[in-house]
Amino acid sequence: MTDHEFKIDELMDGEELTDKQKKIIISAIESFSEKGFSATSTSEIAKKAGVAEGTIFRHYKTKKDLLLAIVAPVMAKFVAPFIIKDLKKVLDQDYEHVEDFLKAMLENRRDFLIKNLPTVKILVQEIPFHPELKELFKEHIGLQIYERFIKLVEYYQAKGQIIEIPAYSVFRMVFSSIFGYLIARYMILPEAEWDDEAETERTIQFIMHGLAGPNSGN
Amino acid sequence: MTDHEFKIDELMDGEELTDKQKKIIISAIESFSEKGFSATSTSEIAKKAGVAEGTIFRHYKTKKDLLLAIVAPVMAKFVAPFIIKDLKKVLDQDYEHVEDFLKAMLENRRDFLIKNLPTVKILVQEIPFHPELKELFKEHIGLQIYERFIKLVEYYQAKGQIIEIPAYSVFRMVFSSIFGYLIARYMILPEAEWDDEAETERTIQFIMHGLAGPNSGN
Amino acid sequence: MTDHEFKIDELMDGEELTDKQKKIIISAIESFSEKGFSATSTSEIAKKAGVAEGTIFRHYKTKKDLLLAIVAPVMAKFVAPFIIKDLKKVLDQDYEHVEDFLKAMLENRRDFLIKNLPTVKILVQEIPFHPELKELFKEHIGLQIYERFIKLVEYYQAKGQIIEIPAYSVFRMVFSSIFGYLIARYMILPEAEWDDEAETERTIQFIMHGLAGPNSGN
Amino acid sequence: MTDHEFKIDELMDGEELTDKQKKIIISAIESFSEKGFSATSTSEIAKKAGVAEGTIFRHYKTKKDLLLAIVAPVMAKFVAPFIIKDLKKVLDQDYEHVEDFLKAMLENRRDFLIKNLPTVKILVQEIPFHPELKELFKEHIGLQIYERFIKLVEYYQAKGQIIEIPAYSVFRMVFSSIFGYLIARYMILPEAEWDDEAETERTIQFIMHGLAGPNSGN
DNA sequence: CATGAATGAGCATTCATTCAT
DNA sequence: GATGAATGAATGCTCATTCAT
Repeated sequence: MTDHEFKIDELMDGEELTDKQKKIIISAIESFSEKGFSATSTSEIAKKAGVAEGTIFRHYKTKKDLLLAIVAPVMAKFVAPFIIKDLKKVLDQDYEHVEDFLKAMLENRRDFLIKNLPTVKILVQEIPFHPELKELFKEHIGLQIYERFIKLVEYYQAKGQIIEIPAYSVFRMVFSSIFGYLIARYMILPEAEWDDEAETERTIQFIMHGLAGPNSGN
Repeated sequence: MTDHEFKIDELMDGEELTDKQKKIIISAIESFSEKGFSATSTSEIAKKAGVAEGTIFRHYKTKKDLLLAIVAPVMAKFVAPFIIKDLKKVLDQDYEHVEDFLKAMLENRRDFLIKNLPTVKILVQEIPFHPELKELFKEHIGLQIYERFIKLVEYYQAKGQIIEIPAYSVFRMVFSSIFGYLIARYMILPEAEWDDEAETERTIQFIMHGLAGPNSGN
Repeated sequence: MTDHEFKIDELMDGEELTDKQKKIIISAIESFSEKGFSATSTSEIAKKAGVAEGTIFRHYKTKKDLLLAIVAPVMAKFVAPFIIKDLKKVLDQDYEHVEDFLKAMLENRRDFLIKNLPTVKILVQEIPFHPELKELFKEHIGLQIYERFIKLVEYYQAKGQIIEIPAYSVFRMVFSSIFGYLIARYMILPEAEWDDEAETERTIQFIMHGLAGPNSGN
Repeated sequence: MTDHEFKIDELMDGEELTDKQKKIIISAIESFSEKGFSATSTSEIAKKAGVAEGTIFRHYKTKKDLLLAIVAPVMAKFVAPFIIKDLKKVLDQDYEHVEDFLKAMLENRRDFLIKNLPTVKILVQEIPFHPELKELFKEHIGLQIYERFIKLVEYYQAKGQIIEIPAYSVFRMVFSSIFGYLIARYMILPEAEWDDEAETERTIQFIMHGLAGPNSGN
């Protein structure tokens, strides 16, 4: 529990959260990710959080507001580093090879995902059913990340490191591979034994060769 | 609506379905895939299907039974071709190169997915919340497909067409790429303009080079 | 089951019962007596009887009709012997002492009760909730038995064997004692060990002395 | 209605009952005793009580819980006086003759029964169908009363006031007679004219002579 | 800020009954 | 005579939300 709390504060850095509010968020995350948003009742959350039912609605006007309060900051935090640090680093030649960039990105975002696994699970699950979420997602990932990523791809294509195919295809393939790994690793078979270092390396290599095209041997 | 009916019969070939039963299934698929299983009420399904609410429960003891009745056959049908046709073809040298096999697989299953998109969407959405579904999935995909696929990978590895990494990594990468494509294409951005032929080709090439390793140029 | 059937025929001697009808009656008696009339569903009876739900309603227009069809004949049969045989015997001096009459009555009706225990249980349970049943009961027991019994009491009072108190008080006491015994014996503690002969004798003696009044020692 | 409320508080002295809760209990008692537990719907109770249906379930998790909340305290209250007062009085020679004890007991408990008639009716009706009720009954009546009563019987047998038959037979006969009277008086024919004093006296005399045996004349 | 009683609409499910076959 | 699919009202119960305290 104490383990969670710091994450909460870290994530919701804007507002001041009362003790009860934190407990509500933690309980909601747990229940939403285990049973899904609409299969979770507010009374269940209240019970788990040890607060009265009314308390939830004092802080979040509706159940959906609670969902958004949980899921929105995770999106913001997820994209933040892309915007600020990484892109700059690439353009500053910090990552001469795609490979270095990919490795950095994968490792960086993996830590974030692991820390916020249940919340991300909720996000992924609920996006299809809530237009507001879709909108938020498009804003954050769609624009912030996609546009920047496209530029990077073109940058590396110019350097001859990436095959000449549409940048959006590259985007899709890279994300499929990375998220395919992370989903398999942390959502589908989290209980299996994984050699994370080797798998990460293989995934990067797969993407690298896949993107290098026929002349990847050189 | 008539458009749907043939699919229903095709999918549930075992049982005899009454007219009302078919309508129930069609309505349930529509609602489940649009709003999610637990956000869909049986009364809503009944209304959409034009039947009395009691009629649903005459045929499906519980709402969950209805879900299973929809989702189970789709899994069975999905794996069927892998088991019978494709594997045989490969071993009979019908597909000399991995590429041919991949292309065949992707095209073959894509048709199925397109036809059963809403049902597959339901399956994907609900699997995390229903142990019975997880079990079914493991049985069908986990065993039927995984085991066969692993053999194929080893076969092509022996022929030197695939890099020497664990077969399960290959499995993961191939499926990530393929499903990443299909999900992006049909679930995330179905309304965008897609050059399917080109995208398919690129995806295959991406996988091919990714798996061929550094010597893919030869 | 064959064990039941003869009882059924015996009880419903008026009508011809089809095979299915018998099964319905047997199943209904079982369920009604175990769970009560309104806690028993017609579908449950149908399932237990191995017939279709509709079949019940072909023979009995409503669920209540089924109840009456079960319970009415048991009342008729219960009072029958009083009317015909016993009263005559008493008046013909077959039972010189109240004691003999009581013993005969208790034994005679006990056999009937044991045979029809579940049905009697249903009757006792449901009487308070169904005016029709109350009416039937008044007709049969209230008139047929009560009136005859009163005459007997007066007869024995004239002979000095019974204390001079209102005959209806005698009626109540005798029936309380007898049914108190039968209810304790067969409904409240059927699984206890009972020395039936001794208990019957004690009950009779209790009634005898109770009714004889202070001069019972003579 | 105000007439009821004091009884409610008196009966459920343990808990604090909200106003609505009292109304629910009162309505439930009325309906349960009139139509039986399973023929009474919660919506009916709610309507009669003038509360929302949900309110019932806030206070009583299930309909059965409501039944138990009504019926359990009546059992506890019913046996209480036996345990504390009467037994002590008898052993303290307050009742030198069985007759005095019987009279005291009958009068004392009759008042209670009259006050709680509908609740007792519910108890009697529902006991056969609810194992939990049976258990409660055994605990309270079976142990608390039976054991104490047996001791009293043996005490009076030693004094020669009661015939030498098994104490449990005495128990059964006494209770049959008393409850036979009360049931006839208040449940079967409540609308008839009763000379309560005379009937009570006759019943006591009946029991007295019945238990005194052949030498009751002395 | 927090409570928890109260709500009434809505839920999945069951019900007795009907009727075409 | 028997079936069982179909019904729609009713059931016990849960829901998100409100509000007086």
